[in-house]
Amino acid sequence: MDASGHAEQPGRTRLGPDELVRTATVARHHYLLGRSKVEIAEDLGISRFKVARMLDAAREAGLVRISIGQVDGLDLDASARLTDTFGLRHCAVVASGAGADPEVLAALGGTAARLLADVLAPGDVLGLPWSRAVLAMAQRLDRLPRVRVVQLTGALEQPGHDATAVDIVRSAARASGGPASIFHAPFALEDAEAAAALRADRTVATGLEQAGTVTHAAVGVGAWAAGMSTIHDVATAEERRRLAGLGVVGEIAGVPFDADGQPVRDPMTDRLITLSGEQLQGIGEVMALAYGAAKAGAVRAALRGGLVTSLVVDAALAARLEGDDGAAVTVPR
Amino acid sequence: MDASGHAEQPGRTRLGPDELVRTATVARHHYLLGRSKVEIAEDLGISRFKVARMLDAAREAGLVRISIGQVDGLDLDASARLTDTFGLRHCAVVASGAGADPEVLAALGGTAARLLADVLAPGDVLGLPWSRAVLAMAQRLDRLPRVRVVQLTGALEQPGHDATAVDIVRSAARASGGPASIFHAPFALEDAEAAAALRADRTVATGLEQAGTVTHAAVGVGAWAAGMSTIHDVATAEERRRLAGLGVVGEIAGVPFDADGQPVRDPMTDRLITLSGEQLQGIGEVMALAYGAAKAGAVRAALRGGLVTSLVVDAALAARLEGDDGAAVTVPR
DNA sequence: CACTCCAATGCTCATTTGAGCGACTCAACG
DNA sequence: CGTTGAGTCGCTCAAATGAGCATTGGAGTG
Repeated sequence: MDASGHAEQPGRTRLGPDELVRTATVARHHYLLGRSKVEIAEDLGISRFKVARMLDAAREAGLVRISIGQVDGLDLDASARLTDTFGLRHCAVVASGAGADPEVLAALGGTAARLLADVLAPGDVLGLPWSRAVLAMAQRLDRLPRVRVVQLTGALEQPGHDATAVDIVRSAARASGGPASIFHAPFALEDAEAAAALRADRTVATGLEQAGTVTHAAVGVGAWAAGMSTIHDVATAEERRRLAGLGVVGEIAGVPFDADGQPVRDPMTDRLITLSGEQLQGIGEVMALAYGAAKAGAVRAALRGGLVTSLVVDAALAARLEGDDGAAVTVPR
Repeated sequence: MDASGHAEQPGRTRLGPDELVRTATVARHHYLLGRSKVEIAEDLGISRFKVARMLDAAREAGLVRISIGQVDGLDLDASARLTDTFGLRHCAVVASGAGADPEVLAALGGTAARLLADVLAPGDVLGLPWSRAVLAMAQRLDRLPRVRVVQLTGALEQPGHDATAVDIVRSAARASGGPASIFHAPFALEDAEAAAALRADRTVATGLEQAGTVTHAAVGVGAWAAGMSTIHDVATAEERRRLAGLGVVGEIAGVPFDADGQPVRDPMTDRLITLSGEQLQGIGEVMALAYGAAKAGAVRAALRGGLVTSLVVDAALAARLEGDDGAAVTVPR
């Protein structure tokens, strides 16, 4: 079309100031004062068709600007666009202004907490893994419908975090008033044998089985890069390379997946205590929490594979998700 | 009620993030993508009534923001509001950003020139007095419909201005291609006798008579204060006081008027060579050019008395005109 | 348990609006 | 002088929309 700015439309005369103001007056009456076109037409002694055409012209000329605003730190326009683009069930984009990481994380957590409260209904089963973002959410959970809360992963000892998956599940259960399914085990063990032995423990085994009953989960998304994933960071150099070689771009609750969002099988996962890829895929509603443009690739892959159905992201990540080839990707319902 | 930030409506539940985003999605589809409510309803599997109610809620919650923008340095929204408030025939508000006086004057002149070109039709008779703002306009007149141009006032010797009413009329006539009615005489004389003698001169007399045939005029508006009016500044201290005492708040083309916009008769006007108050009132379409909030009083008075029918003002003056008791004032058609 | 209240939902009917079409104006051109 | 073509205007008819009303579904209450 036209490169905006000054280029004129072919066959369209540039409006003089008077016509411009008349058009603006009509636009004002219609859009701002909510009067009907018929009414305006009678006022001005012109036909309603003329009014309609003036309004069309006003919109074409960019004279009327309509925008979807921000409320409660949510960028609703971006949320709506992401919802459409990726066919999401729920979505919230937090308006990460000039905030530093911890602030963004806090805002993300708060928003996710409110969204979760909206989305859950009594009787649902909520699954929660260890994840920094999920922890941030759990800390801000206020009241939740009565649901059973299921621990999806083992506990990870992390410098700077004294909370574990168990604490996350407990806060959620407290907010909900429902029962909690909890087990005590580390997220990652030294080798597959130790992990297998632990999985054989009845508490752990029944705890992990519960993952199959989960209807809703809130999870973090890790990108397969240093500092972008708890799991990547506990992997050995060898494992990092090997998984990357298998096409792994990210992980959710310790389940690594490739660019198509398909879970990737690798011996490394054998030494993790967490739900299986199949179990993850079986959860009806998975709400992914993530922030930072760098995670766009991992998030998009997870969306493509249908691993996640809803998003809570910051504005930077949202922009990157929309920016690249987003439009081409749509997840099946 | 609740005291948190934005008061809630009684009986209206605060929306959670999910509902907020759903609403935003609907708003986006309707307002930004222009889809019909029926269409959206079918998409989402809800009734069209639900969609309509969501859209209402979105607007009430301030989630959808509609604004009338700026184009070509015109504040169209303000122009439209002034048009409504004062029942103007034409109006343009120039968006005086952070500009200094000369820049505002230049922008005002340019806008007035374009507006005049819009408003005039072949066969009209255009009257122009001396005025700084009218000069600024005349200098920017490009092409005008073919009209006769009539000089309304004598010429004023002013420091810093080598152009006079004659020059103004000549530029306009050149832009129009029409004939010019010109006479050579000073705007102000020492005393009434000298002025009377001059008015007796046939050239001057016939020149002034032409004012009666004028259909359209562009004029400046002076406020009755130091530096706010060419005429005030050539008045003697005695005259200034006396006219102020008579209630004069401003002048147009040397015709002083009171707060009701009624021309005020005073011996001072006898020593001016300009059109009469009756002649001014007889002009069908008078476009007033003015800028600066300080002139609001004079402009409003002129509007109230029907001395002017159209405005070209800067944003500051527009805001002041709207701000005060503007809403109460409406000029008869 | 019956009852009321309240909000949410979907319906009907009248009005408003959009799409497309023919009539008109004006100006360039054969 | 008629023709042609572009642009504008107002009309018709069908679709979209708004206002008001009845129904539904709970939550709270006696």
